[in-house]
Amino acid sequence: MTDQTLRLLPGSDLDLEMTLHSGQVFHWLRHGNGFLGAIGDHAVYVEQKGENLHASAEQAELVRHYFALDHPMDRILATFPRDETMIQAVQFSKGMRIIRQPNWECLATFITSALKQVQHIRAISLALRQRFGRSVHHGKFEARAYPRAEVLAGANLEALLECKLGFRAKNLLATAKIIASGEIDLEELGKRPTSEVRKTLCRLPGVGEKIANCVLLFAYERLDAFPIDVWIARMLRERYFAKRATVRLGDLQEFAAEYFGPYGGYAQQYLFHHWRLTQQGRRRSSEEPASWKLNPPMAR
DNA sequence: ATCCAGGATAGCG
DNA sequence: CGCTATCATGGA
Repeated sequence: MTDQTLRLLPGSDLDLEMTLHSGQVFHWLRHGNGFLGAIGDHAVYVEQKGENLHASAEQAELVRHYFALDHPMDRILATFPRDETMIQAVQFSKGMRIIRQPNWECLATFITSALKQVQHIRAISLALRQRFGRSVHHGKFEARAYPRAEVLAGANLEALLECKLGFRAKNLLATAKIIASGEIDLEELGKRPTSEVRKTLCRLPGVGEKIANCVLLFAYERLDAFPIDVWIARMLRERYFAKRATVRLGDLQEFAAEYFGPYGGYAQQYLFHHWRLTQQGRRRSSEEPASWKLNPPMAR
Protein backbone atom coordinates (compact mmCIF):
# COMPACT_ATOMS: atom_id res chain seq x y z
CA MET A 1 0.00 0.00 0.00
CA THR A 2 1.39 3.32 -1.02
CA ASP A 3 1.09 6.60 0.79
CA GLN A 4 -0.10 9.62 -1.12
CA THR A 5 -0.09 13.22 -0.09
CA LEU A 6 -3.32 15.03 -0.81
CA ARG A 7 -2.58 18.68 -1.17
CA LEU A 8 -5.32 20.92 0.04
CA LEU A 9 -6.89 23.38 -2.31
CA PRO A 10 -5.37 26.86 -2.41
CA GLY A 11 -6.95 29.25 0.04
CA SER A 12 -8.62 26.47 1.97
CA ASP A 13 -7.62 24.50 5.01
CA LEU A 14 -8.59 21.49 7.07
CA ASP A 15 -8.26 20.64 10.75
CA LEU A 16 -8.68 16.88 10.68
CA GLU A 17 -8.80 16.28 14.42
CA MET A 18 -11.27 19.07 15.07
CA THR A 19 -13.49 17.92 12.23
CA LEU A 20 -13.56 14.34 13.50
CA HIS A 21 -14.41 15.49 17.05
CA SER A 22 -17.00 18.11 16.24
CA GLY A 23 -20.07 15.96 16.77
CA GLN A 24 -20.66 14.91 13.17
CA VAL A 25 -19.10 11.45 13.14
CA PHE A 26 -18.46 9.32 16.20
CA HIS A 27 -16.34 6.32 15.29
CA TRP A 28 -12.81 7.42 14.37
CA LEU A 29 -10.03 6.04 16.55
CA ARG A 30 -6.63 7.51 17.17
CA HIS A 31 -4.02 5.35 15.49
CA GLY A 32 -0.37 6.32 15.45
CA ASN A 33 -0.23 9.96 14.47
CA GLY A 34 -3.53 9.81 12.62
CA PHE A 35 -6.99 8.32 12.74
CA LEU A 36 -8.43 4.98 11.72
CA GLY A 37 -12.05 4.52 10.79
CA ALA A 38 -14.52 3.49 8.13
CA ILE A 39 -15.84 5.56 5.27
CA GLY A 40 -18.87 3.55 4.25
CA ASP A 41 -17.51 0.06 3.62
CA HIS A 42 -13.88 1.14 3.34
CA ALA A 43 -11.32 0.95 6.12
CA VAL A 44 -9.40 4.21 6.01
CA TYR A 45 -6.34 5.59 7.74
CA VAL A 46 -5.81 9.34 7.51
CA GLU A 47 -3.09 11.51 8.94
CA GLN A 48 -2.59 15.23 8.82
CA LYS A 49 0.89 16.72 8.58
CA GLY A 50 0.69 20.48 8.47
CA GLU A 51 -1.14 21.50 5.35
CA ASN A 52 -1.22 18.00 3.93
CA LEU A 53 -3.63 15.17 4.44
CA HIS A 54 -2.15 11.72 3.96
CA ALA A 55 -4.14 8.73 2.82
CA SER A 56 -3.71 5.65 0.68
CA ALA A 57 -3.35 6.48 -3.01
CA GLU A 58 -6.31 4.44 -4.17
CA GLN A 59 -8.51 6.09 -1.54
CA ALA A 60 -7.57 9.65 -2.44
CA GLU A 61 -10.89 10.51 -4.06
CA LEU A 62 -12.86 8.73 -1.36
CA VAL A 63 -11.10 10.75 1.33
CA ARG A 64 -11.31 14.00 -0.60
CA HIS A 65 -15.04 13.57 -1.05
CA TYR A 66 -15.74 12.49 2.54
CA PHE A 67 -13.88 15.40 4.08
CA ALA A 68 -15.35 17.78 1.50
CA LEU A 69 -11.98 19.23 0.54
CA ASP A 70 -13.74 20.84 -2.43
CA HIS A 71 -15.98 23.03 -0.29
CA PRO A 72 -15.15 26.68 -1.11
CA MET A 73 -14.46 27.74 2.46
CA ASP A 74 -13.56 31.35 1.69
CA ARG A 75 -16.83 31.88 -0.11
CA ILE A 76 -18.79 30.04 2.57
CA LEU A 77 -17.28 32.02 5.44
CA ALA A 78 -17.91 35.25 3.54
CA THR A 79 -21.66 34.62 3.69
CA PHE A 80 -21.74 34.48 7.50
CA PRO A 81 -23.12 37.41 9.50
CA ARG A 82 -20.42 39.63 10.99
CA ASP A 83 -21.54 39.76 14.60
CA GLU A 84 -19.16 39.11 17.48
CA THR A 85 -20.52 35.66 18.36
CA MET A 86 -20.13 34.41 14.80
CA ILE A 87 -16.65 35.89 14.38
CA GLN A 88 -15.43 34.21 17.56
CA ALA A 89 -16.90 30.86 16.52
CA VAL A 90 -15.24 31.03 13.11
CA GLN A 91 -11.88 31.88 14.64
CA PHE A 92 -12.20 29.05 17.17
CA SER A 93 -13.36 26.47 14.63
CA LYS A 94 -11.08 27.37 11.75
CA GLY A 95 -10.39 24.32 9.61
CA MET A 96 -13.59 22.43 10.42
CA ARG A 97 -15.63 21.02 7.56
CA ILE A 98 -19.02 19.47 7.11
CA ILE A 99 -18.30 15.84 6.29
CA ARG A 100 -20.24 14.02 3.56
CA GLN A 101 -21.63 11.01 5.41
CA PRO A 102 -23.35 7.97 3.96
CA ASN A 103 -27.15 8.32 4.29
CA TRP A 104 -28.04 5.38 6.45
CA GLU A 105 -25.24 5.55 8.97
CA CYS A 106 -25.87 9.25 9.45
CA LEU A 107 -29.59 8.74 9.96
CA ALA A 108 -29.14 5.77 12.28
CA THR A 109 -26.38 7.40 14.29
CA PHE A 110 -28.40 10.53 14.94
CA ILE A 111 -31.41 8.47 15.99
CA THR A 112 -29.13 7.05 18.68
CA SER A 113 -27.91 10.56 19.55
CA ALA A 114 -31.16 11.76 21.11
CA LEU A 115 -30.53 13.26 24.54
CA LYS A 116 -27.03 11.78 24.72
CA GLN A 117 -23.63 13.35 25.26
CA VAL A 118 -21.13 13.14 22.42
CA GLN A 119 -19.02 10.55 24.26
CA HIS A 120 -22.07 8.34 24.75
CA ILE A 121 -23.04 8.59 21.09
CA ARG A 122 -19.53 7.54 20.35
CA ALA A 123 -19.73 4.54 22.67
CA ILE A 124 -23.04 3.49 21.10
CA SER A 125 -21.71 3.85 17.55
CA LEU A 126 -18.64 1.77 18.33
CA ALA A 127 -20.69 -0.88 20.12
CA LEU A 128 -23.13 -1.21 17.21
CA ARG A 129 -20.28 -1.41 14.72
CA GLN A 130 -18.44 -3.98 16.81
CA ARG A 131 -21.47 -6.19 17.31
CA PHE A 132 -23.36 -5.85 14.03
CA GLY A 133 -21.01 -4.23 11.54
CA ARG A 134 -18.79 -6.19 9.25
CA SER A 135 -15.04 -6.02 9.45
CA VAL A 136 -13.49 -4.17 6.52
CA HIS A 137 -9.84 -4.11 5.56
CA HIS A 138 -7.45 -2.01 3.56
CA GLY A 139 -3.86 -3.17 3.59
CA LYS A 140 -2.85 -3.61 7.21
CA PHE A 141 -5.75 -1.47 8.44
CA GLU A 142 -8.97 -2.92 9.81
CA ALA A 143 -12.15 -1.11 10.77
CA ARG A 144 -15.84 -1.78 11.39
CA ALA A 145 -18.43 -0.59 8.92
CA TYR A 146 -21.72 0.73 10.24
CA PRO A 147 -24.27 -2.13 10.25
CA ARG A 148 -26.61 -2.09 7.29
CA ALA A 149 -30.31 -1.40 7.84
CA GLU A 150 -31.13 -5.00 6.87
CA VAL A 151 -28.90 -6.28 9.66
CA LEU A 152 -30.26 -4.00 12.37
CA ALA A 153 -33.81 -4.74 11.20
CA GLY A 154 -33.14 -8.39 12.00
CA ALA A 155 -31.60 -7.74 15.40
CA ASN A 156 -33.60 -8.32 18.53
CA LEU A 157 -34.35 -5.53 20.96
CA GLU A 158 -32.35 -7.06 23.76
CA ALA A 159 -29.19 -7.09 21.68
CA LEU A 160 -29.64 -3.42 20.87
CA LEU A 161 -30.22 -2.62 24.53
CA GLU A 162 -26.93 -4.29 25.34
CA CYS A 163 -25.33 -1.64 23.18
CA LYS A 164 -26.63 0.95 25.67
CA LEU A 165 -29.25 2.47 23.39
CA GLY A 166 -31.85 2.80 26.12
CA PHE A 167 -35.18 4.16 24.87
CA ARG A 168 -33.60 4.81 21.45
CA ALA A 169 -33.40 1.08 20.73
CA LYS A 170 -36.99 0.66 19.60
CA ASN A 171 -36.74 3.73 17.36
CA LEU A 172 -33.59 2.47 15.67
CA LEU A 173 -35.15 -0.96 15.20
CA ALA A 174 -38.40 0.41 13.78
CA THR A 175 -36.62 2.78 11.41
CA ALA A 176 -34.22 0.06 10.28
CA LYS A 177 -37.21 -2.10 9.37
CA ILE A 178 -38.77 0.67 7.30
CA ILE A 179 -35.52 1.36 5.44
CA ALA A 180 -34.77 -2.34 4.95
CA SER A 181 -38.25 -2.92 3.54
CA GLY A 182 -37.63 -0.35 0.83
CA GLU A 183 -40.67 1.66 1.85
CA ILE A 184 -38.36 4.66 1.97
CA ASP A 185 -35.35 4.74 -0.34
CA LEU A 186 -32.72 7.00 1.20
CA GLU A 187 -30.75 7.18 -2.03
CA GLU A 188 -33.78 8.19 -4.07
CA LEU A 189 -34.87 10.60 -1.37
CA GLY A 190 -31.69 12.57 -1.89
CA LYS A 191 -32.94 13.72 -5.28
CA ARG A 192 -35.95 15.45 -3.75
CA PRO A 193 -36.13 19.07 -2.57
CA THR A 194 -35.08 19.82 0.99
CA SER A 195 -38.55 20.41 2.42
CA GLU A 196 -39.74 17.07 1.08
CA VAL A 197 -36.69 15.23 2.42
CA ARG A 198 -37.25 16.78 5.84
CA LYS A 199 -40.92 15.83 5.84
CA THR A 200 -40.19 12.26 4.82
CA LEU A 201 -37.43 11.81 7.39
CA CYS A 202 -39.74 13.07 10.14
CA ARG A 203 -42.12 10.19 9.42
CA LEU A 204 -39.47 7.78 10.70
CA PRO A 205 -39.66 6.68 14.35
CA GLY A 206 -37.23 8.66 16.48
CA VAL A 207 -36.74 11.37 13.87
CA GLY A 208 -38.00 14.89 14.48
CA GLU A 209 -37.05 18.29 13.16
CA LYS A 210 -33.60 18.37 14.74
CA ILE A 211 -32.40 14.95 13.64
CA ALA A 212 -33.90 15.43 10.18
CA ASN A 213 -31.86 18.62 9.87
CA CYS A 214 -28.71 16.78 10.97
CA VAL A 215 -29.25 14.22 8.21
CA LEU A 216 -29.98 16.95 5.68
CA LEU A 217 -26.79 18.75 6.63
CA PHE A 218 -24.39 15.86 7.23
CA ALA A 219 -25.62 13.36 4.63
CA TYR A 220 -27.62 15.18 1.97
CA GLU A 221 -25.31 18.18 1.84
CA ARG A 222 -28.09 20.71 2.33
CA LEU A 223 -25.69 23.26 3.77
CA ASP A 224 -28.51 25.60 4.74
CA ALA A 225 -30.09 23.06 7.12
CA PHE A 226 -29.80 24.37 10.69
CA PRO A 227 -30.19 21.74 13.45
CA ILE A 228 -31.15 23.28 16.79
CA ASP A 229 -30.08 21.17 19.75
CA VAL A 230 -29.92 22.18 23.41
CA TRP A 231 -26.53 23.91 22.97
CA ILE A 232 -27.52 25.90 19.91
CA ALA A 233 -30.87 26.83 21.46
CA ARG A 234 -29.11 28.06 24.59
CA MET A 235 -26.56 30.01 22.57
CA LEU A 236 -29.18 31.64 20.35
CA ARG A 237 -31.28 32.66 23.33
CA GLU A 238 -28.31 34.18 25.14
CA ARG A 239 -26.63 35.92 22.21
CA TYR A 240 -29.44 36.79 19.80
CA PHE A 241 -32.57 36.95 21.96
CA ALA A 242 -31.13 38.38 25.18
CA LYS A 243 -33.92 40.95 25.50
CA ARG A 244 -36.85 38.61 25.04
CA ALA A 245 -38.16 36.70 28.00
CA THR A 246 -39.92 33.88 26.19
CA VAL A 247 -38.49 32.50 22.97
CA ARG A 248 -40.12 29.53 21.34
CA LEU A 249 -38.25 26.92 19.33
CA GLY A 250 -40.16 28.09 16.26
CA ASP A 251 -38.83 31.61 16.82
CA LEU A 252 -35.27 30.26 16.84
CA GLN A 253 -35.83 28.25 13.65
CA GLU A 254 -37.34 31.20 11.86
CA PHE A 255 -34.56 33.54 12.93
CA ALA A 256 -31.74 31.13 12.08
CA ALA A 257 -33.10 30.35 8.63
CA GLU A 258 -32.94 33.95 7.49
CA TYR A 259 -30.11 35.36 9.62
CA PHE A 260 -27.33 32.83 8.96
CA GLY A 261 -27.85 32.67 5.23
CA PRO A 262 -27.42 30.03 2.51
CA TYR A 263 -24.65 28.22 4.44
CA GLY A 264 -26.44 28.39 7.77
CA GLY A 265 -25.62 24.76 8.46
CA TYR A 266 -21.93 25.53 8.33
CA ALA A 267 -22.44 28.53 10.59
CA GLN A 268 -24.40 26.33 12.97
CA GLN A 269 -21.60 23.75 13.12
CA TYR A 270 -19.00 26.40 13.93
CA LEU A 271 -21.26 27.94 16.58
CA PHE A 272 -22.03 24.53 18.05
CA HIS A 273 -18.39 23.50 18.32
CA HIS A 274 -17.28 26.78 19.88
CA TRP A 275 -20.16 27.05 22.31
CA ARG A 276 -20.10 23.44 23.43
CA LEU A 277 -16.38 23.36 24.21
CA THR A 278 -16.16 26.74 25.88
CA GLN A 279 -19.39 26.50 27.87
CA GLN A 280 -18.72 22.93 28.90
CA GLY A 281 -15.38 23.99 30.35
CA ARG A 282 -17.01 26.98 32.02
CA ARG A 283 -19.58 24.91 33.85
CA ARG A 284 -16.97 22.48 35.07
CA SER A 285 -15.49 23.44 38.42
CA SER A 286 -12.02 21.91 38.34
CA GLU A 287 -10.30 21.49 34.99
CA GLU A 288 -9.32 24.08 32.42
CA PRO A 289 -11.05 24.17 29.02
CA ALA A 290 -7.71 24.74 27.24
CA SER A 291 -6.72 21.10 27.59
CA TRP A 292 -10.03 20.03 26.09
CA LYS A 293 -9.33 22.05 23.01
CA LEU A 294 -6.00 20.34 22.40
CA ASN A 295 -7.02 16.87 23.50
CA PRO A 296 -10.77 16.31 23.58
CA PRO A 297 -11.88 13.41 25.74
CA MET A 298 -12.63 10.22 23.89
CA ALA A 299 -14.28 7.06 25.09
CA ARG A 300 -12.20 3.94 24.77
C1' DA B 1 -27.19 12.56 45.16
C1' DT B 2 -28.94 15.57 41.60
C1' DC B 3 -28.76 17.29 37.09
C1' DC B 4 -27.91 17.03 32.26
C1' DA B 5 -27.04 15.18 27.56
C1' DG B 6 -26.41 17.26 19.30
C1' DG B 7 -34.85 14.89 21.25
C1' DA B 8 -39.13 12.72 20.09
C1' DT B 9 -43.66 11.98 21.19
C1' DA B 10 -48.18 11.19 23.38
C1' DG B 11 -51.41 13.55 26.01
C1' DC B 12 -53.30 17.59 27.67
C1' DG B 13 -56.00 22.25 27.40
C1' DC C 1 -51.24 25.34 18.44
C1' DG C 2 -48.25 25.29 22.79
C1' DC C 3 -46.96 23.12 27.01
C1' DT C 4 -45.49 18.90 29.92
C1' DA C 5 -44.09 14.30 31.40
C1' DT C 6 -41.68 10.56 30.01
C1' DC C 7 -38.57 7.77 27.83
C1' DA C 8 -32.71 4.76 29.58
C1' DT C 9 -28.10 5.52 30.53
C1' DG C 10 -23.77 7.36 32.14
C1' DG C 11 -20.81 11.21 33.28
C1' DA C 12 -19.98 15.42 35.81
